[in-house]
Amino acid sequence: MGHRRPNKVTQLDIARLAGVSQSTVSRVMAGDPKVEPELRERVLQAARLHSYLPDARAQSLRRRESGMIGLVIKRPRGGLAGDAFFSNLIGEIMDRLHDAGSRLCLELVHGDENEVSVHEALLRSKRVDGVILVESVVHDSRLELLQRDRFPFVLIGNPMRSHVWSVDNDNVAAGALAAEELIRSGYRRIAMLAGPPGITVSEDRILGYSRALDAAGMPCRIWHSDFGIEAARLVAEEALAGPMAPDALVVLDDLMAMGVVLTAREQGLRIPDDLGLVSFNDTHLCHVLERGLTSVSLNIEALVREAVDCLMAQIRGEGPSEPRRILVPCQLKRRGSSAPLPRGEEALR
Amino acid sequence: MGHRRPNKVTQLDIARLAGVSQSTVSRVMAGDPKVEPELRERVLQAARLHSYLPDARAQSLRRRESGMIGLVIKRPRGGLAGDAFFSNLIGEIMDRLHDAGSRLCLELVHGDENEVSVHEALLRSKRVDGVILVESVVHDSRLELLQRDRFPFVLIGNPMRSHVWSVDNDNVAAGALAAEELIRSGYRRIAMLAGPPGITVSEDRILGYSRALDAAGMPCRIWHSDFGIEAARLVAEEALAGPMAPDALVVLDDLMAMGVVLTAREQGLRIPDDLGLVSFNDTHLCHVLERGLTSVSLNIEALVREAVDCLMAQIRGEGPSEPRRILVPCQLKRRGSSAPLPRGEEALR
DNA sequence: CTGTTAGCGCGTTCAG
DNA sequence: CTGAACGCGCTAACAG
Repeated sequence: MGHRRPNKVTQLDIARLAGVSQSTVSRVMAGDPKVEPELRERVLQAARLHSYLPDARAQSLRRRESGMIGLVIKRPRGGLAGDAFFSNLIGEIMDRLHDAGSRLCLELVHGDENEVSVHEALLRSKRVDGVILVESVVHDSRLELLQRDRFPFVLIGNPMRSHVWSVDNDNVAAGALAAEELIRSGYRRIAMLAGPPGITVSEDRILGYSRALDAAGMPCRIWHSDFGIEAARLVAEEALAGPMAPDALVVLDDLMAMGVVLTAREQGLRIPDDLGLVSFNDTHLCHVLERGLTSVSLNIEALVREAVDCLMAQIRGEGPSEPRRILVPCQLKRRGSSAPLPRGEEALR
Repeated sequence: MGHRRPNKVTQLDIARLAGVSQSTVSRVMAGDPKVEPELRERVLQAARLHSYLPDARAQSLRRRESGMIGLVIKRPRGGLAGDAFFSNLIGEIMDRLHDAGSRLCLELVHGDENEVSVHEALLRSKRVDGVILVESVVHDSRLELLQRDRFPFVLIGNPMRSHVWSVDNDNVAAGALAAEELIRSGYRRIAMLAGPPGITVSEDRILGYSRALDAAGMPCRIWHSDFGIEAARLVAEEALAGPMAPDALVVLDDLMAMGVVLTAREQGLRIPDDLGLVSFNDTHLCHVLERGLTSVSLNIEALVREAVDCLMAQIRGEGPSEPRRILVPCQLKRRGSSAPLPRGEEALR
């Protein structure tokens, strides 16, 4: 046993074996209808016999498209870890892409360090035909680069001032939805546990939260935390201490909400009686809490469907040429963590 | 508006602009040290000016390696959804691969339907240099194909009778570890909630569980369930009904354990008093249960490190030529769900 | 040390 | 309808 590379069989080999020219093989493989049926059969048989398969690299070099699309997820190192939201997203994208006949090249970006180099490695080097970007900071330098180079891409997230194709939840509405649920349930000191400053999802939900509280004549109180269960737990420790601590929290995602749950437990706070909770993403985590965690469902399937369709249209050069921002509606899943308070004073309502 | 494809600038253009030959540009881009510094500078400048970047497809066609490795995950449709284990795995692989200078092509396989076609699309078409396979059924036809074609690959999972490179936890030991924890805690009717029949992780852990129970002179009882929280919940409903229901359960993974927790709640069973619980993967879910969920940690980082190193060695043609099975040790994370029973009879111990 | 030449495997004219 | 010839963009072998 020796040879490193297997199957060095090429189109030319098949051609010889079938007694035709290489271009005929090419035509047969491409399904060209104007090939004599007899020749076609000879070729197909030879191809099958030697289990020939076209070289994807040569193909994409020639026909100038790789049949791959890139997925770039921006998260701090280890930030993907354990977040079911991304499993969902990736799974959904894969299924959708499979139907479109493309494969996926996954890329993780941690900080600002390599965001540009990723853009280069993936796009300018023509490794992929287009890119889906997930999440963004408020001012994302990649967008300008991609735009300048006229590269097919779609952002899953809020493009802010950039005029690009994007698909997003209406996170302002979502933030308001979450806050209103708590207001309606009778909580009085409703704070928000947000993500790191500058993350658009976070900022948008903060905005929605703020508007809802303003409208109800209640004061806003906002804490920022890094992603992840542990970071949130620590910030919650601070937030939930003291006599003026909030009696309800809008939390940026389910994972962080679990951090809050841990702290609440430590401090002997019962949910929802001592602390109301609403979060986002509606992952499996929501079912795990004793009486369930109220969460805003993002409708990932629709999000992905829109994003992939939009990207594919760009790649094919179809569709309206003007970038558009597509909004996918959210939906509140009401569960026990935001149930109406059984306090005496609530009887007045 | 106008041109579809951006940046049609090639090595030849740069060569002309710098007044050198194309191969010199190639050398400079490759970092060849024996190029006159002055020329190098001219080339680099021209390249920067026109933001030139080598075409990855042409490169890999010529130097017969794509710089990409494939990750093929076999799970039923939607089975990736919400499983934090895979987020972890993927994240870890990406980081590791990044260090090795490769990118990742992700592929999901649902049933037997397309497992062969994936093999073709990825490997035979030379889209990737090698493949990491995750999970396998007891007799996996892909392994033979890959082996026959001498394709660089490593299996994360148990290869059973196949003689291939693989990295795996010692799931037999892990299963025993879990069962022994429950035995030690004083439970008497310890059953196992396993995955679908034929999945090697599941079978191995069943084996370990059985051995541990045999050794303790206790009878085995095994239920099979599909993956996911909901499927497990349903099976648990059946398993936990009746007077002879188990008082402790070894569950195949954290997500399924959560299904069990839901059922336990419905039926008014308290954990760990009425029902002991040990599962696998040690994801964030374990911290969410009131007193914590005891779980066997798989040491994903080590798993991935071994797998990637092994694959890279194969691709480079290095390393021992004989396939080896690498085992990564597991570790029990003891938490509240398997805490010793506070029953009267337990005082005897 | 540099330029010239020859392919990598395939798609696509362009004659016949 | 088919085959011969060319080139995608790049690397590698060989001269000079």
